[in-house]
Amino acid sequence: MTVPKEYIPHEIEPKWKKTWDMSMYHFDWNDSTRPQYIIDTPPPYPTGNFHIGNSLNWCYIDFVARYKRMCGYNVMFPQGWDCHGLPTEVKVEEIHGITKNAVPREEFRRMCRELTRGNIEKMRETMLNLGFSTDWSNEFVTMEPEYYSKTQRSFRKMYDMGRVYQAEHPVNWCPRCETAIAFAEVEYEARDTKLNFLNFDKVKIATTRPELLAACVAVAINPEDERYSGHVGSSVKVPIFGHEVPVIGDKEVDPAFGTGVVMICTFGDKQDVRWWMEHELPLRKAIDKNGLMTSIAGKYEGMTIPECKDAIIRDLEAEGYLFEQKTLDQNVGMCWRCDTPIEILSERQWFVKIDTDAVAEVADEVKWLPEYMKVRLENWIGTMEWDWCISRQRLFATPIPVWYCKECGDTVVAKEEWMPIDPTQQQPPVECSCGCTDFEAEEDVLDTWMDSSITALHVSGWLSDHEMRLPTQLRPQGHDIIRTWAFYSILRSMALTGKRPWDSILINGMVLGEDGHKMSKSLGNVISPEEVIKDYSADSFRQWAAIGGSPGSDVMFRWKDVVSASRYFTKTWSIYRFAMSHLEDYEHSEMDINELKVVDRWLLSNLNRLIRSVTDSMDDYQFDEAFKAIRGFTWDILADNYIELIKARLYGDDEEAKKAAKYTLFVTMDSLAKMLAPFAPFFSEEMFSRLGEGSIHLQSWPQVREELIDKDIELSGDFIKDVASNVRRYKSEKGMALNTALEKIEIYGVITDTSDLTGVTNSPIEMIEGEPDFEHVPVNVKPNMGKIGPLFRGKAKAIIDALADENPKKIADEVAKGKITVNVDGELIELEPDHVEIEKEVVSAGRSVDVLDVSGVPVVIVR
RNA sequence: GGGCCCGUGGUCUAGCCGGUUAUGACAUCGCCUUUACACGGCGGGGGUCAUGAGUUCGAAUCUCAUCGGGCCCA
Repeated sequence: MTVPKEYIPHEIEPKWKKTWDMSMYHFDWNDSTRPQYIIDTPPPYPTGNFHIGNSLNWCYIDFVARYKRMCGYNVMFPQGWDCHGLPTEVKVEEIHGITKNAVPREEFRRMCRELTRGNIEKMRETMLNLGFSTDWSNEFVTMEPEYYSKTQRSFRKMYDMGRVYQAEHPVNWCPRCETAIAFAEVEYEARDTKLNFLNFDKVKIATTRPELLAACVAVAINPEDERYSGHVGSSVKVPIFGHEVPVIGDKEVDPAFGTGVVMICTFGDKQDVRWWMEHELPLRKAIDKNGLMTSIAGKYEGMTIPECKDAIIRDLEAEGYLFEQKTLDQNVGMCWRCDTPIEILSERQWFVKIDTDAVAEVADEVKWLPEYMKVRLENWIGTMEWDWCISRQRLFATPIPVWYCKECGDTVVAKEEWMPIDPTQQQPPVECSCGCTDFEAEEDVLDTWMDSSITALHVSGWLSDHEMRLPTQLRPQGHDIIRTWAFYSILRSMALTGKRPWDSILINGMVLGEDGHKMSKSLGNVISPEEVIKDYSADSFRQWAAIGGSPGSDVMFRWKDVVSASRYFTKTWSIYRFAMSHLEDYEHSEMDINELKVVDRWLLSNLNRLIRSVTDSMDDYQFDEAFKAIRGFTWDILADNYIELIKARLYGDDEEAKKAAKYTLFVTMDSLAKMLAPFAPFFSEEMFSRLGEGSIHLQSWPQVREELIDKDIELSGDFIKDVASNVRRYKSEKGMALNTALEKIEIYGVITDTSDLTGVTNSPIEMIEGEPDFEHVPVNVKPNMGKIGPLFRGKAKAIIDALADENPKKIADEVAKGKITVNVDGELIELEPDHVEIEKEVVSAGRSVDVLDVSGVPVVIVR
């Protein structure tokens, strides 16, 4: 049971990682006695690199999972992988030096799966190194048939409800990725652009998109704009292309912008779409799926958008149509993956119907942490205009289980029992209603959010042999994906099960680099969790995650936080080593409170107060508060005071007194280890290995023993501690060694147990009743504003001033008599004794002693 | 242009349903090998709580405005 002098995390952490039986973290599907606590863990994208942002989020989840387990919950902390997506396709092309169309579709998808499996393996390793209590028996991988068949079944179910449909509709289109994307995938960036002023025979218009002239279908003015009264209903000729378009009136047109006349194209922006639908305008497609100009663009056909823009501007200028250009700040919508400006194209796509009211209602039922994050979802809901476009023109994703009859054109949606299915690889097992058996497969695939928006359903047993456990208890996620993952999850859970996906949603912030900016490769401020583990330890990293900030706020990564975390473990290890050296032959059994010394009861009172506050903080997910409280207790109360106070007892001969200290030390170490367990799984396990049986991670969370929380004991203990530290400071100031024996220490007016004080000061202590025979001078009168303020209101200030002018001695005498009278501008005002606090100073009247003031009590030091 | 969050010693931060001396960490300066720990102990310096106005006896705390930063969106 010898405890090594040093705590070496690089030996201890791998040791426990290897020893632990991870099945202790498994959720028990058959247990209905314990309350369930299912976590809807975010499935990370398998890039192969489990980064610091993931790690922060996972630390929060692990703190909760471990804490809830210790509190008796049947916890599921599953791990998923959100595999589908463009980055993997791009990476595969890069690795194999191919383009996705160079190999058969299935072959390409196989390469993607292979790369993803390897990446998942790497990320699992980091997660194990960080000590997460993941339930690997409930792992899910969205690209595997077991999972994506559920995605496909959800598609079918929602199709049957009429909530999934196919239609031609304007969609956001990324010309580079050659795919439709949802609004949630559009990011906006401020850019400078030119506002071009053009002559449109009768009117002058201003546009930022001259390349869309060919797609111009109308010109709009504000009907109240007097400059153009009479124009509505007429038509104008589009420059260069020469087609006639109507002039329409719409109050949405801002007369102050440009010339007050705008051209409506199909489609320049979202507003064009609104006008197009409202005024039932025709459709002119000038841009194709590849971002090239179509045949209606005439001589510009085949040009890219920027090429066409340049060419048209040159031509407009040459022909005298362009008469002015102005620089304009504009926010351009861009593809969040590749930063290419998006276009709005009208395409036949699959959509999910959005029911914003239902989502808003459920968002209200869910507990948001922090609360204000809900507003972000509400704001997003308020701006939804189009349904969710779920088809994507990619390869590595869940196939849309649909065929089209080559004969009659009918759409055949796969039945649930056929799934999983890839329509490009298999034909439907039935013939079309027209009798034809020749089908064309839908080649589009599903938006990845269609996979990940059913994680809550998946982990709670939906479409499995297990009992359905929805709602889950917690969704932890970043605030960057509230509009996507949170929104879609609620939408889908309600549509598919009628139940909310989770009881609570815990939002974590982003991790900022040491320069205060969001960590990104381009800024070069990226730190990997593996680096931190290598240089310090997983537990230190986890401690940074706990105290770096409160959930919801962005957290800066700072090495010095990790350093101070590792110092905390060194310090705690040293305390532990000291404690264990005195507990070698200790057999734990409960002790009667009355057998304990004041100092022991003082520590236990503080310990139980700590347990209470840490428990409250954990229940509120305030990990920073929880850990700071533990840290403060360990360092200030336990190490700097309690241990110093009991040393003499531990090294002395009084066996009863020694036993009380050992009992207290044991209980404290045991509780401390358990409270550290959610945060520092390795360190706490090492501590517990010499304190109890089995893994600490199977122990119960410490219970508050209310009967041990005692205000009076705390005051007595604080006093003893204060005397000790005052004497320590006194010796330090006098240049004495700390173990110098003083002739005597006299304490006046307080009766307490002084045995530990004698030990810690190495001096005899004498308790003397009553006042010392020194001058005990009131030096200051401190008004109690909490009482005086509300009572005297407007006069309060004058009273304070009057008190300050009075002789403190006079006020003190009056306090002793029970009534204070002050003269405030000629008016005599009476105050109660509790309206003031008298600060006294003890002066050693001629005796060759020093007098310390310990919270009002005179302590006399005789050298 | 709208919404949300935030400006507290050099740095990061607690306090923020009002009460007079503003918390802690890191950094900094001075002292100290005392049988757990020098990755330690003891002590010190350093803040007009972004700015301005208001409410109040009293504002870091409440209200409004301004400036600055971040995020989400149009």
